This record gives sequence, C-alpha cells and structure tokens, in this order.
Amino acid sequence: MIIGMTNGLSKIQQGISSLKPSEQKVANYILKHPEKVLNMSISSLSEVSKVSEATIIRMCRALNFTGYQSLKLSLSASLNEPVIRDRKYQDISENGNIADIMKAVSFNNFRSIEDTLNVLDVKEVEKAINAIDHARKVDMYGVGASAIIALDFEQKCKRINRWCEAFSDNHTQLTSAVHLTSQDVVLAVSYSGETKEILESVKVAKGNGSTIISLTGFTKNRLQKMADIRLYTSSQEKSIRSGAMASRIAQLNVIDILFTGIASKNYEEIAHYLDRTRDIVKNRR
Amino acid sequence: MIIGMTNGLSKIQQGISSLKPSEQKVANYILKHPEKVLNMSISSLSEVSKVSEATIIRMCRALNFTGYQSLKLSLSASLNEPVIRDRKYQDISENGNIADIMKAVSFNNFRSIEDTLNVLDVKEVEKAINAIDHARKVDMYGVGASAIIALDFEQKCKRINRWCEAFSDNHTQLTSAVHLTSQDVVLAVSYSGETKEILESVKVAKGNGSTIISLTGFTKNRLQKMADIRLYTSSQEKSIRSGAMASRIAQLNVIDILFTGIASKNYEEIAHYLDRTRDIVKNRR
DNA sequence: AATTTTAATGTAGTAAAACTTCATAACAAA
DNA sequence: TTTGTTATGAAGTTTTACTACATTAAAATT
Repeated sequence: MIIGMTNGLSKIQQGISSLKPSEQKVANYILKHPEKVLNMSISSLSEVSKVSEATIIRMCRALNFTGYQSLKLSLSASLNEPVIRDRKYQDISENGNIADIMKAVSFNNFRSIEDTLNVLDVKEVEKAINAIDHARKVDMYGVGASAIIALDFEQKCKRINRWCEAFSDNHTQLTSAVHLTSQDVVLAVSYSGETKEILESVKVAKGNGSTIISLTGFTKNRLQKMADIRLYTSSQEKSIRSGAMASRIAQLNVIDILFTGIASKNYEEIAHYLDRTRDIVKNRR
Repeated sequence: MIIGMTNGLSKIQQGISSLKPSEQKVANYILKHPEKVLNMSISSLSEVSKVSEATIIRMCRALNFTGYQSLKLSLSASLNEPVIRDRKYQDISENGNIADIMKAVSFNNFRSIEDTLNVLDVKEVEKAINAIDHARKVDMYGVGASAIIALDFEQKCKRINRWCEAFSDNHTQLTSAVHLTSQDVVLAVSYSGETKEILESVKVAKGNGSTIISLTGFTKNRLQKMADIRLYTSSQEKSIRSGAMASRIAQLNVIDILFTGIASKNYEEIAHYLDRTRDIVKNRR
C-alpha cells in the first residue's frame, strides 16, 4: 500500500468547497488541467481562469499553501503519484450486494485515512503533540459523533497517566472551561467546525489563555479560526446520508497520530505505563 | 519501488559526471539536501553551494531542465515517489520523526481495515445484518475501548430510529440482559473475546433466547464460541503497547458495514430518517 | 428604504526571483 | 608570449510572486 503525504491535487479537491467563488474558478481550472498549470506563471493562470493574480494567491493561502510556488511543487508531487486518483468515494446504494457493501465501506474508510494525510500539516501536528505533551490538563469537547472521538482519546490518555477529560454536553464543557488556565489545552472536535456548543466552550477556554487545538473538516470554519493549532481531516465524504462514517475514522486516525507522537516522545515512561495497564486489565478476565 | 516518470533526482545523479566542476558543487548539494532545496531560491542555493546564480542556471540547462523552477518541480515529483511498504505493521519507535509517525499510524490503520476484510465472512455479515434488521431491540455490550464502538453503533441506530442501547458496565449490561427476549439481538464487542463482564451478560441474554452476535479478534475465544453469528476483526496488531489502536478502527469498519447493510436494505425509509436527522442537527448551529 | 458594515475581488505597486549578458580569469595550445 | 578556448562570476534586465490599498457587491442594521 502506498501512502504519500504531499498530494496537492487532493488538497485542492478537498478544500475547494470552502473557497470563494472566484477562487473556485482557479481551483477548477487547476483540477482540470493540472499538468498545464505546472508550466504556467501566476499571470498566465490569472488570464486563463479570468481572475486577478491576487485572487490566486489568496486561493493558495486558503488551501494552506504558503504561495503559488508551493502549490505548484505540491501539485507536481501529486501528479507523479500512481495512486488511483479518480477512484471516488462510494455511496450507499439500494439493496446492495453484501460483498460489495463490505468493499465499498472499507474503501471509503481507507480513502479517508489517505486523504487526511494530505490535509494534515506536519508542523501543526508537531505543535499539537508538544502542546498536549506539556499540558497540565487536556479538555476535549465534542458532541454527537465527535463525542466518541473525545472519549477515545480520554481513554488513551488515562492509560498513560495523563490528565485528559472528555465532555460531550454544553453544561459540563462550560463548567470545565471556566476553570482552565494558560497551562491547559483544549482539543475541540467538530466535523463542521460550526457546532454552537463547542464554539461557546472554546471561547471561554480561550479567554482563560488555554491553547486551543481544533480538529475539523478541511474547510474554513469558525472553530478552526479560533484555534491556535489547526488539525484537519478529509472532507470528501460522498454522502451526508452515510452519516459521518468515514470522517470519524479519519478523526480517529488523527487521534492515533497524536497519541503515538506523545508516546514516541516519552517512550520509556509510556511503555512502562502501557505494560502495567495491560497486565492489570488482563488479570480482570 | 515504482518507476516514476519525471524523476529529477535520478536525472541529476545520472548527469552529474558530465557537469563542469562548479556545476557539480550545486548538483551535489541538491543530492544531499533535496527537500531543503525545494524551499530555496536560486540566490540562497548559490550562497550555500558557493557558486554564482548563473552557474546554477547553466547546470539546470545542462541537465535538460528549462530552468531552475522546472528542476524544482521535477525534484518535488521525485521526492514524493511513494514508498511501498512491506506488509508489516509498524511499531511505535522512540523519538520518531513526526512525518514518519503519521505515515506509520495511517498505514497500520489502513492495514487493519484491509486485513479485516479477509477474516470477515460474507455469509455471517449477511446474517448479522438480517438479525439486527429484524430485531425488536439491539443490546450492545463492550467495556473499555470496545465501549466506544458500542456507543458509535448506538448513535447510528438512533439516527435511523432503531432501538439500540450500548452498555459499558457490568451492572447495566446485566440489568438489560435480564429483560431480553428471543426477538432481541445482542452485539457483543471484545477484542480478546474473554472479557469477564461481557461473557457473563451474554450468557444471561442467551438464556433468554436472544440472538448473539460476537465481534472479536480472529482467534478462538469464549465469546465467539457462545455466539450465533461470529464477526471478526484482524488480530495482527503489531504491539500491544500501541494500545488497541488499529483494532478499534477495524471494529468501527465492521460497524460501518453493518450499518450500511441495514441502510441499503431499507433505503427509502432510512434516507428519509437520515435527511431529517441531518436537518435538525444543522439548525442547531 | 437608507445607512452602515462586512466581505469579495481587482488594481497598481514593490520586492524578489529567475534569467541574460558580458567581462574576466584560468588554462591549454601554438 | 600570444592566441584561443572554456569556466565562472558580477552586474544588469525581465519576469514573477506577492502586498497594500481601492473598489465594488452583498448583508446587516437602522
């Protein structure tokens, strides 16, 4: 299996929906003629896509590239990737054959992991790991499907003797946020990044000087705007009907990355904790 | 390793011998630090490699690139050359590089999905889907990490107006199991298949004639033995230290399959429910 | 409906990057 | 020593990417 990390094309595909209209024009042109764009200057691209150069730069930034050159480099990298570029996410179909469903669901989940790797910024991940590693306490906020992600991370942290708490309702979130300090970290999970409760709680925590880490879909959203450290998951999910399936796997994948990062940084200490936890649990059988 | 088409690195390697001395200086620097060069302007590269900018351009031309930009694009493409990993799960290493961790974790999660597809029996999956579909009520039992899987399924079922409840502790599990009937289904999740609490509750449910579905690792275990329908996840997890990471993704993948199967069988009805649920949730923002 | 605010996009200017031209240095051959 | 050839850099030109500000369009507020 193949895992690449700098797939500019997929980054554009994923981010395009949150771009402004004229920015989308450029993005669409790039998606249609990626090879051409590689030999185009910003001015000729502005000509063919009928927007100003400034808009192109803004689009690059909106997609988390540092500029036009950086987008082109990333694009070039992705064009060299032999991965089945156009295998689309599969939707649920009526009365589908079970074997097909098994394959389609697994494929979607796999894709969401791969795509997430393209929108996750290594630097931001590193910052997040450091922040959590040095935090006095980590608060996790998530409601609905995201609550489960929060619970998962809470459990993981408990195993390695870190103070982390997951809150899934507005009241307890706020109650906890009120007491946070600048030494604390909030990891807020929301696929849309617009969940009212989360935004409210994060605001309170931010007011207390806590470090905010957001984990959202790869769009411009209010949660991500408030955050100090921004983590993204793929947002290409085929059908909203499928009910946040793939996105949740992608989020868990990010959680795994964070946890593994922390574990790696504190290898000796954490191996010890994990071994102890495992032994105790084993004896409970 | 796959053969790329625009491998700038190898182009340099091959052409370097026919370059002029000062041009070779540049080429050598690029071969040593290719990633760095990607974010370097021609002037900074001229500085670090101690040759003039003109020499760099001449070198690019000598290697059949149209210029410095074109060399960089080609370099970027070749650096992304996907690594096809051996099929082993990767373990956490000490003080690992973050980018590597991201890749390794994602790879493991991907593998666990793929492997699970190999140990899941289509017939059993079909039976499970039918059982759940026709059940009056579904009880889910899971403790620890598996509790999260249960919660996830519970949420999904709520969205489509099915009666499903997740229990994560012995007492409530037993309390619920006592009242189950032959029209009910128990979906019991345990990676080891030996969790005492789960076994106990399942026994009670079985006594009431309920259909038992087990979701365990691919081993012979007591839970699987008691079950009417047996679902498995891959059990190849590399290190127990990594803390039930990949296995949990695999379990969720199975949950997704079950849910999708039910959705597919009741397409119209469920699409309706999902649309309604989504709208309501949206308005809460 | 009028006014203010905010967001989206383009214009024009700037700094820096890539590339060219030409001068010079180093060396070899006559 | 002179002449020709090759390798390299300095300085200049053009092009590119990017910035700051202005304008327009759309929302929100009065």
